[in-house]
Order: sequence, then C-alpha cells, then structure tokens
Amino acid sequence: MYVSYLLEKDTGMYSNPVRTQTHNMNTQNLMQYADFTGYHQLAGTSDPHAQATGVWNPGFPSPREEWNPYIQHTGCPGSSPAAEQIGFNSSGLTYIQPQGQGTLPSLNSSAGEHSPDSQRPSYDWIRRSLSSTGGKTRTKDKYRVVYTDQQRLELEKEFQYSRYITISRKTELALGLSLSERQVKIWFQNRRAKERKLTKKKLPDFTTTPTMTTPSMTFKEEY
DNA sequence: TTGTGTTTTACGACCTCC
DNA sequence: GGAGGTCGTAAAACACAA
Repeated sequence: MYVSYLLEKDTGMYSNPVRTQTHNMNTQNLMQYADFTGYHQLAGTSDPHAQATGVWNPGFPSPREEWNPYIQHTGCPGSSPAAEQIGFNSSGLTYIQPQGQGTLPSLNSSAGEHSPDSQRPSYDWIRRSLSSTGGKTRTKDKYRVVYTDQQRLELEKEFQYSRYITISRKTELALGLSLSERQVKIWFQNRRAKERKLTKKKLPDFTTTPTMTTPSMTFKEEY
C-alpha cells in the first residue's frame, strides 16, 4: 500500500529519514539514493538465487491481454503526481532520464525493438545511484530491509504494467534497483498477495471466486 | 513513551508445469 | 528436478491513539 499510496497521493506515509528525503522527488534529488544505506543484495553476489538468467527471447509478446483492463483501470502510473515528480512522463513507460545518464544495455537489442520492454524505462542511472551494503538474510544479522521509495515506486510501476514480471524484466529491474532477482520475484509475489487481499476486502460478498491458475503455466511459454 | 494494529520483506511448504 | 506460482506466517518497520 505504501508504494501505491505514493503513486496515488504523492505524500509519504512514513516519516523516517529515508522516506522523508524522497517525499518531494524530482530528477535531482533522486541522486540522493547514492548514499542510501539500506541493505540491498547485488544480483549475482551473495544471493545464490540471484544469478543472471539466460538469453532473452526476442519474440517476447505483449503482456497478457487479461491484464489490459488492469492497466487501463489503474491508469498510467507515470501520470501520477509522484511519478511525474520523479521524472516519468505521462506514458509511464518512457523514462525521462537525468541528463548525461546512459541507458541500461539491452539484454537483446533486437528484442527491445519488438517487445514492450523497449518502451519501458531503463534503470541504469538508478543502479548507479544506488549503493549496496552487502547481503543479509533472515538468518543473518538483519531480518529484513526496507526498500527505498524509489525502489518501490519502480517495482510498483512495473506491477501496474503487468502483474507478472517476465524474466528479462526481472533481471533488468534487479540490476537497475540493486536488488537481487529473488527479491524482485518475492516482491511481485507479495504484491499480488496484497492485491488479492485488497480485492477480497472490497468484495466480501464475492462468493464465486474465479479459479486462479498458476500464471507460470501460461507464462513460461512467453519467456 | 508505550501499546497496538497495519504494512512490508522474506521464507517455507506445497502445487503445477515442462 | 527446477522454476515459479499461491498461501500462511514471522518479524521488522511504521503509524497512531492513549
């Protein structure tokens, strides 16, 4: 809720230093994340699950059509005040990068031309602006970390685009946000759980719950 | 300041598919 | 068997009322 709250209301719910710094985001203060001190595992470092995935399929299709209503109903995330403040244009899929910042090298440049990914933001500048402080897990010295507003905003934007992240996008997001792919995957899992919870809350009388098949069954083909 | 409720990360168990 | 899905849950982080 926190990130969606950011997307919706442009005001932070929390008042801790990290969040306070980012309440009034713009393309300049995004670079504040350079001194972000939270723990973020780097993909491919300590996380055994964070290995890079394989070759991206150039034939990556558009997001599942059943999500289209979602995208339409939820509106373009980039059009939210919060998103606009940090530099996303109204399309929500094209990122206005800070000047002088390059783009993340495409996993497959030709794929980018044909996939919806080509219209999405590159996270290279974010990756460079984020710092990593090494890996800690539930069984180690810190139970969990708090993602920055920027990280959650980007994850939320991706979630608004598609409820199920593709392998290539997971890799790109993980790199761009200095998270492990496992963290991105779990974030999406938790985010879907949250959405189901909210939906359940909104529709308490909804007895005939549609059977939800595991998306991996259909999505693996799209990978 | 403290107690309490909510939200956010992270994991394990179990399932399905290839 | 591996990958990724849901579900349930633990615990940290946080908001807020008293």
